[in-house]
Amino acid sequence: MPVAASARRHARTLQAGGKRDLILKAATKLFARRGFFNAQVADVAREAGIAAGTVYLYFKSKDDLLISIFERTMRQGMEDARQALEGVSDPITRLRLLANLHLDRLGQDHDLAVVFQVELRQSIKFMERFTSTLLRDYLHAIRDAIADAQSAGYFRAEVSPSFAAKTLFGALDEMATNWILSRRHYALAGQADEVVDLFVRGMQR
Amino acid sequence: MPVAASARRHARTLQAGGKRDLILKAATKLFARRGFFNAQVADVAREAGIAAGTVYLYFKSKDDLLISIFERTMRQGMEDARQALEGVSDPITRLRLLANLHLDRLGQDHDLAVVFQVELRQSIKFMERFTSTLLRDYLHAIRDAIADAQSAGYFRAEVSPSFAAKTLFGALDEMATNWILSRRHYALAGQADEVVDLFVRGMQR
Amino acid sequence: MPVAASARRHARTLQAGGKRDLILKAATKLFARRGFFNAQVADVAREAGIAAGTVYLYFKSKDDLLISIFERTMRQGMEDARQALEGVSDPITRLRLLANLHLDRLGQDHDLAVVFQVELRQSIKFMERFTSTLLRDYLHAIRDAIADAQSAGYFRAEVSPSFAAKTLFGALDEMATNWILSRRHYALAGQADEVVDLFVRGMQR
Amino acid sequence: MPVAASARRHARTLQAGGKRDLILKAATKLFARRGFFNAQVADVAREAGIAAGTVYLYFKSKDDLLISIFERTMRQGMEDARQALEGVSDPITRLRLLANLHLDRLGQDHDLAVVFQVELRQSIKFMERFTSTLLRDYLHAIRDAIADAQSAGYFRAEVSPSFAAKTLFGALDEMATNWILSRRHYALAGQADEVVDLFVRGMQR
DNA sequence: TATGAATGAGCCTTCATTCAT
DNA sequence: AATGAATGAAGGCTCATTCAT
Repeated sequence: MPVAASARRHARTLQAGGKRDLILKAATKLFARRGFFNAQVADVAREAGIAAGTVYLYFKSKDDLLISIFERTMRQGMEDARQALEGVSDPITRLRLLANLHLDRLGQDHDLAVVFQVELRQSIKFMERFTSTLLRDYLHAIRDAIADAQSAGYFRAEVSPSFAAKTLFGALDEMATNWILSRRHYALAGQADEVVDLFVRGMQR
Repeated sequence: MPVAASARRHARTLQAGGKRDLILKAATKLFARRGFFNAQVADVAREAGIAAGTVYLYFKSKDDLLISIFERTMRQGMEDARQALEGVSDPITRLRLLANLHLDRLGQDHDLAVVFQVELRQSIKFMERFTSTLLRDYLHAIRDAIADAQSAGYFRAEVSPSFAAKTLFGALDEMATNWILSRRHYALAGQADEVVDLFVRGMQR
Repeated sequence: MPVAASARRHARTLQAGGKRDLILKAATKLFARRGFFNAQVADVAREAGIAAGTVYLYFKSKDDLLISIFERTMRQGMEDARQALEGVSDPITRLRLLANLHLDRLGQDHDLAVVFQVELRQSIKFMERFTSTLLRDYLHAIRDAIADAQSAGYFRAEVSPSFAAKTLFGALDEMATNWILSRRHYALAGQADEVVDLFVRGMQR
Repeated sequence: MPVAASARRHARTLQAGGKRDLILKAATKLFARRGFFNAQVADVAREAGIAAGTVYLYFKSKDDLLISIFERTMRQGMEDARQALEGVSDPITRLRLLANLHLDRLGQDHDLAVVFQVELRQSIKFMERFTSTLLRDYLHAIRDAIADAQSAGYFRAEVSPSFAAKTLFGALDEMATNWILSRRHYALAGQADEVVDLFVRGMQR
């Protein structure tokens, strides 16, 4: 019954999109605070104020919850990025924007940050999914900006743009991980420019 | 089962008191290939050629296996680093050595690298342990070299050494993670110098 | 497995919310016949016609099963006693009623008797729970009747009522234990009056 | 090799009887304090100051430890009783002596009392062994004294001696159980006469 | 859609016992 | 006789998922 199923899913998306989000928010909170393996589906349901079985009306499995958190955030993040970058042609400004958006998003939701920096890296299985999507879209955006900066003569051309992109991403990622593990309270987003500055200097001719 | 028995005796004879190491090696392999949660203690025992219960003569729990892999590697790594850095006074050379040792160690044992880059980051619980030791010792070594380079006038003084250290570590860490997730075969250690080069350029006056 | 399914539904329909009781009955049977330590939770579940996990929806642990058998029986026994004694003022008649109810209850359910006379006395832990409830309520009832009989001049006053109560309880308890260990078939309750007779004679002035 | 085995056992009994007792004493202590099922053979060995495997040179199994505690105590108890009763012809004095010896023995060794009153009653299996020996020898001694008292015209003849014996034993047994569960410190043996007094009064013509 | 009681496979850990030394 | 490291069977409990209502 693909037709019925598709119709159902459509209706669900429209009408009950709110409940899907509700569950995802609850899952984010619990995965962050207890860890993916220790958080039980029943807990997520309770946190969302629904019955355990209801989770399975919206998600295929517990894994699907984690994947959905990731995908929703990524989709939204890429959308934001596309908008923010629209009309910005200077490659270094683009890098700066990307870095700021990245840390800003995580810095605004601690639970989400924990899920991204810790829980999603549970297993090679998730890691690979994580990597093949995050890096394919987000890293490509960074890489392209770097390549542009090289073409424009701002950056040294002898460094591989893809290698450089990983370097930048790694530094930003480390900032995020440090932030969630730190007991001090500071704005994560504030470090985006610092990291980019250091990176740009390293890349300049 | 004379074969198993003979194998067992052989292992025993060779490894002497090294049954702990034998188990740890088996655990590293299985945790890397199946994931910590999916690898069963019984599998680890089988891989090590011993009975399941024997694991518990050497380790308190399954968690303890993971923690022990981490601690043994860290202890050894720090020792190696101390030796390698002995008598090396140039701070940039020190950075280069640290980065090379780091990627070299992981690049030589794929299973170990997977455990370090993926499995150990399962949960905040392990992450914190990981961080409070790895970063306290290893990052401090990086930070000190950076501070020395600043004092010596090689590096700009306005960048916080601790921030810069995180940047460098993040970039190296990302290289390691990319390496284990990559299907291509290349020498991880080969990237250490590239990363350091980029970093040094970024830090120079 | 339509048969199992149908049986399950049947049990459910009949017992209504009485699944707890169903499990308790199964546990009583198995604990009695195999002993608490040798009876497995899975066996209890199978006997009750439910899945192993279901037991844990109703009871915290295997220990909790044993404790619950005890508590349910005690609660019911005390209730029965209260009703039976209502309006009975003669202290010796009260003693006779208590003794008869005690042995009658056990004599009617061999499995329950085994659990009470044998399995519940497994360990100091259970014994203390057993004692602090059984003796505090049941023994007190006996003691009070004895004290009344002393006040009324039926019984010698120089014997401590609490000591006398233990004596009587001990004799009844021994009858119960002998009964469950005996291979002969006889009515346990029939010994209540004999024991009380002997006791009353011993206490009379 | 029954001959060799027998020779070995003989030597063992003579020379190493001390070690057997040592183990039995350790077992009594641990069974009493932790319960038979929670006490581990390794603990018993440690308490006795020997290696775990050594226990099995003296006892067939863990069960055998418990049974041996029982049998050693019973054998000794019956021997003591035989000596004490030698030349005592008055049946009521005999009862008094038996009761005193019984409570005295338990009252002198709290751990032993716990094993007898609690641990030995773990399961029907032990209970039956317990009963078929303790009751066959000890209860018979009581029963015979009672029958003598009846023949001599001290006791009413219409009460079955065997029933009466159980009554007396039950009362004494309850005193012992109460004593081990009590937090107060009092001499258990002191209650023997009180119990016998009450019993004798109940039996008198 | 929603419920939540029920399922049952799965796994860590314990510990009595053995046996090479 | 003694050791104690090794064994491996066994079982309590959890929890993702299903399904009758």
